[in-house]
Amino acid sequence: MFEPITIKDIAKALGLSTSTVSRALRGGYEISAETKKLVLEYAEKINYHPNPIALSLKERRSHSIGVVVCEVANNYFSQAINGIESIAYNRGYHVIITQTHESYDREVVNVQHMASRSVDGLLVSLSSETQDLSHLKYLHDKGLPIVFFDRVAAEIETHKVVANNYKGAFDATEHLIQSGIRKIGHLTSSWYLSITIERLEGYKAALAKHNIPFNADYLQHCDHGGMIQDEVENAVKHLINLPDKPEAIFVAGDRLSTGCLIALKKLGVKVPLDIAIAGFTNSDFAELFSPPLTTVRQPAFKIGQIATEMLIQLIESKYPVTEFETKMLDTELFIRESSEFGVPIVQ
Amino acid sequence: MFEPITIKDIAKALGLSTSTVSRALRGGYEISAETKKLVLEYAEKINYHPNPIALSLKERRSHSIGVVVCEVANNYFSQAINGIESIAYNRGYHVIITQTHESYDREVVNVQHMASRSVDGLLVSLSSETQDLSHLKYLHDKGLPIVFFDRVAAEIETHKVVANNYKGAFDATEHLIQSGIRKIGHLTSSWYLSITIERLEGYKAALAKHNIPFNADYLQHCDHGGMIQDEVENAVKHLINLPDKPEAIFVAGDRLSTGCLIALKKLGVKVPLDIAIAGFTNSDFAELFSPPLTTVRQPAFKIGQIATEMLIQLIESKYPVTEFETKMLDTELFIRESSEFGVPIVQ
DNA sequence: GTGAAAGCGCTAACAC
DNA sequence: GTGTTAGCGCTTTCAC
Repeated sequence: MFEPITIKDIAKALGLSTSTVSRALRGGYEISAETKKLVLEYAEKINYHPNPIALSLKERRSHSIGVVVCEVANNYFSQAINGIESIAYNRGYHVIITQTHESYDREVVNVQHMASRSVDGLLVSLSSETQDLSHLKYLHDKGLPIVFFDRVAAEIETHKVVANNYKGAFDATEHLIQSGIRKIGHLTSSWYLSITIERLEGYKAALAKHNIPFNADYLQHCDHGGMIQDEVENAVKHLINLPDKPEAIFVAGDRLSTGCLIALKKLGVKVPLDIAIAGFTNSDFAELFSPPLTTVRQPAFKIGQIATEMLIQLIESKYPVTEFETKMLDTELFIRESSEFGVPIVQ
Repeated sequence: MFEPITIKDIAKALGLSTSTVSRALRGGYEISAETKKLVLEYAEKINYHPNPIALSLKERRSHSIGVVVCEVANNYFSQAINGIESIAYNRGYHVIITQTHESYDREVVNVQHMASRSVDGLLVSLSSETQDLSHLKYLHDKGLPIVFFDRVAAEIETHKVVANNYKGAFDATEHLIQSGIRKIGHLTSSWYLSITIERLEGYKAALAKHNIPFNADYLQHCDHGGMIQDEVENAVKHLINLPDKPEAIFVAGDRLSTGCLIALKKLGVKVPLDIAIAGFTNSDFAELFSPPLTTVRQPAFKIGQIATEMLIQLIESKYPVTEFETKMLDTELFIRESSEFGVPIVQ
């Protein structure tokens, strides 16, 4: 279909060999200034661009980095992706985004496809289904640079970038407690995800600090991280139908928070009159909600940036890196009306 | 870094030539059933996967399709992308997503990069800055299959998939009129985008039908399609500060709609008490807003699916396609409280 | 039915 | 300073 210009065309036109042209183009010091100029000008004139596929085949690298997230239709991840691109773009890397839709199988396929396409490194946030890490471990052991962000893998030793989930959850829960609420439900994702564990601990710690016993009935897991609205709705129903029903729910995920509000609205439960809500979300619209939603917001853009910087550093390191680091960034608590239990909303 | 298994390894291990192995793997009919079985089983056993880069270099195609959108952090586009992936994945294509952030330069870079990476085709929604189409025209003339969706290019003849923007805008505007409002502002994107033009025409047609003269003061363009909140805020300010200020605003874009609500909230203007709002958006949260937002919703997922089917059909067509089609899908109007001018909101 | 060899676009070791 | 050649992994003539 295309007849792109190759180094051969230049060589032929200028009566040179392909290697001379190649060297001239990449500024090899052995080439005379004259020839160099000739080649460069001609290449410019006919708008020559090297074929990156040929380069990848030769160099076994592609100047691109692969990203694995569950969904781009998620405020946290779309913001993180923007952070990733802002760095990658300036450093000459292209970004390939793939979605797992919270499916382990999809994650494996995506990771393998990107590896076989010679991505230079991977930025990974695990799917909510992922427990077996061998697909990543294998590549990592072979030397493929991987940086985890958000949902990280404990058993793979590499750089990781996360929000301070423990503190974010602690702050939100304590805020609810300080508003006079003692019965606080917790709606969260699959039990084995790093973020789930950390946020649960923060929640428990806040309860403990204020001498509130942890009530296992108040803990609800949605294994699909809010992707399946029915799952969320059932979890919410369970909570509000408890004999000793909670006065607030602390929600531990972006999709879960919005899903929870939609479920409550559908069930006719008024927020925060009947139940108060505070949740993790990076939605820009939390303040537009009815009622405006109390949120824990993560520095998603920054997390994306830092993870990308770390990855590029790994990629470009001349020596195998053995010292790894886990960067933790603070979340921010935005207190809005949704957490004021018992108060009706009037605009 | 990697030492992936190649066809050579199999050949060596089995005492065959690489060409025999290659033929056996792709089921060449000249190969004896015996050899074929031998090769296939061994390949399976050592987990052989052909190197897609080598294939791309040879075949000049990559089994991947490139997507150009302004932003993934946009409900419409993230849903469209899910539609795209749902088809591409099943047909054996991988999807490469790029964002323009509404920048023409970024669009050119992204398109060229994907072309040089031998994407088999392109799914394009133009950036709000794009007026010059030569970067796409060039590739299209060379035979690269391109399908436009959402923001389409009039001057490039190919398949296109769009929502019925005219009717969507007409319906929303007429709904406002039928609610008793005659002074309706219109907040929209750059004047040259296809969606802007179509939605403006729908808006004007509804006014005309009800004998309301078009007032140029009521028309506000945000050239960055809602990406820059200040731009939105200024446009909103302009409208509410008019001596004969509108009683409603019909907003013609996803980011614009939410941006407009945020601006009004910041300016202390109550919706719909002081001003009614109806807008294009694919947000799943429109019903959670305060007040719940009257929206025109596009079948984004379906649009993504159809565009992808059309593109794959172009890619796989044996003969050059000369008959092109523009598919138009209906929007849906969701009437909620935000369009009830003069009514205060009580939850 | 199978193997040898060329070639996709490029780079680099090795001539001269 | 420049040309020749081999090779990245694969497919595909062309021989036999």
